[in-house]
Amino acid sequence: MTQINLKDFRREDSFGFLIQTIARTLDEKMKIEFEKVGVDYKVFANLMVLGQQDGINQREIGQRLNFPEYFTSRNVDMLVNAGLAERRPDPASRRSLLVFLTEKGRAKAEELPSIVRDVNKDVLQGLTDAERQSVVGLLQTVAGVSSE
Amino acid sequence: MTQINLKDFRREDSFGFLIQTIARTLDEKMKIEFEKVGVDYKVFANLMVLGQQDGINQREIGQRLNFPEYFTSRNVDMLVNAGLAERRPDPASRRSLLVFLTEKGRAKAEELPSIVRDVNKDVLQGLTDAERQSVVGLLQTVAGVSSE
DNA sequence: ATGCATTACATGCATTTGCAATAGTTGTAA
DNA sequence: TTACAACTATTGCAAATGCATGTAATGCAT
Repeated sequence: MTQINLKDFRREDSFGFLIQTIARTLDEKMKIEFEKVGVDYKVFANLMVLGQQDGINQREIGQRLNFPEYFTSRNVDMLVNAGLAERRPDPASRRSLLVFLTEKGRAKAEELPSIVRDVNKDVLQGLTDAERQSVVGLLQTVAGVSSE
Repeated sequence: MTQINLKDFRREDSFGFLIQTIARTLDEKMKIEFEKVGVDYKVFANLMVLGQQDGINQREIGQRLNFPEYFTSRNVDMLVNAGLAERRPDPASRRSLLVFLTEKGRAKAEELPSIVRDVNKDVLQGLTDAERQSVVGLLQTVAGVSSE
């Protein structure tokens, strides 16, 4: 409970400030790149999850991305409206819906990883390869996804 | 331009995914802590900047935080409405306004660094001290604020 | 001094967001 | 079987967001 004097506090040394700043930079770059290929930035994460495995329900999608459910619900709406995905009844339960990619959706999904990789590389260009690996590893620990 | 197969892409290895995930975690924790002391989460950053130096104009505040101007404009509104800050004419230019903290605002601002420090520490609890320094240093480079 | 670009800030408005509430379904325990 | 809790998804609505525009002031070149 030691007090910190405001004058001694440097934003640039604060983990939170750095994360938020970088998050916004990433947002902007991603948005630009995804618009180039006609994919709405808001749904790209959903599209990628479905690209890796579809036929899962919306709650499952949300859990993998740490997104709230109403968000997933609306994102799937967007995917469906864009002709990229479709909802089908779950044979195992009438209360859940399974989401599948359309062919068009699958084709789009295949384009995404390279874009993500390139944006990450761009943002991380100031680091050496070893440093990149290092920072990713440390952030995995912070996010609690490290040695799963 | 090597293609990446979707199946080989792991979200948890993506710098961007990690940043966004951690950013949301930080957001939630910050929000909770700031509400405890009656400070709106949205304006805390502005309050801290002013705590370090007030009598600056709104554009200057925005630049230090990488916030757009309309955002700062509204944030200062909030600070003013909450009795934490006040706008005064800039003697050097009638089109700019200098923002000053009130006494109440200064008192609030003094409370913030400890909270930020504690939340950061909480989020980084899985890392050793050396690792914390390391990740902060690497992120500083990424954010372009390193050796200024 | 005049005209024009730029600066500083504010805001109208459509879109997006998030919370809370709803509807319908399923599991389960009495 | 009935009642009740938990699950899955959706949506109404108020608040927040961001873009584009507006207003006023200033600098600067002609």
